Amino acid sequence: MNWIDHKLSIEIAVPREFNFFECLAFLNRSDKELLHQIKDDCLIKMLKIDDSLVLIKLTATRDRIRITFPIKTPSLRIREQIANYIWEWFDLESDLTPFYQWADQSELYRTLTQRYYGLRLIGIPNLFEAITWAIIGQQINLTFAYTIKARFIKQFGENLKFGSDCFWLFPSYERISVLNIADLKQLQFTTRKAEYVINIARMMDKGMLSKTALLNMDDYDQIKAFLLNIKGVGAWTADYVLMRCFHYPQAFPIADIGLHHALAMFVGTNHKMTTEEVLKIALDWQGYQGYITFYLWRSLYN
DNA sequence: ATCCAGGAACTGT
DNA sequence: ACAGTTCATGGA
Repeated sequence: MNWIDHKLSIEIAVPREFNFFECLAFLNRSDKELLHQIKDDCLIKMLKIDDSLVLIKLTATRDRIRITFPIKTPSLRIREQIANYIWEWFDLESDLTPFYQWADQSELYRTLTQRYYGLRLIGIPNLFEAITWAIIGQQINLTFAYTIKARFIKQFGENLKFGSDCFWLFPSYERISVLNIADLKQLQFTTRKAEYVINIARMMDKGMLSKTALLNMDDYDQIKAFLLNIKGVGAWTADYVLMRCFHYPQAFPIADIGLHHALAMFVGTNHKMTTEEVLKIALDWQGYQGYITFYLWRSLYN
């Protein structure tokens, strides 16, 4: 991580293959999003670090991301954690050069990487948020998923009001672990999804599931096997989490219906894709599955 | 109205 | 292992 501390602000040096505004375009895909705010080419988000709430404001300079603090400048220790958070959130550790070189060999893939040049695989660093968001999104359309997510956050998340704006945190697993199924059903979770999410919150509360422990496994297949043992987590969800929370380049939610639609448009077929067809097309995506999936998702929001 | 949506568990074979 | 069924509800 390459960051510069200016005390009242911090800056992060970004790779050449980075475009802040492409990332903003993805983050701006739903107007129901409560976890960040975008206006005038800047991104505002609240974080909770070391038990304190911090509001951060991100803007782009020529080759850096500048982070300022609209409410209160945090300590150096927290500023460093914020820099780490941004580094992870925007997947700045990944080197996109080989991916782009690979794409350049094909006219088809080149159009995709040129159209969204500099888009990074935006992460969901919070493990509970990543799993819960995946479960909410199972088998319902994204618009409805965002509606449920917004209700969930407003009901159980912390907020901070600043001027006319209100900033929200995703609910903590501690808070969700003490809920009843009925508490989530009233937000229109299905009974099963309510069970899954509360169960996962309880697992995390008891220390049976943690990002740290999974990071220590340090292996895609091991983490996936562990996630698959959790009720409510199937192959799609496991790969979704491995992609958005753990940044494994080979993570590939193969059954994703959005991916199928995007891919059908991309290759120009007019029938619904089967998983077998997707697998066949994806044979030469080795190591870039996550990024190609993400870029194809991006192509759905225009 | 009807089909479908960023699936997963369960059941029967 | 694999295919078919059930869950469940808003969006378009």
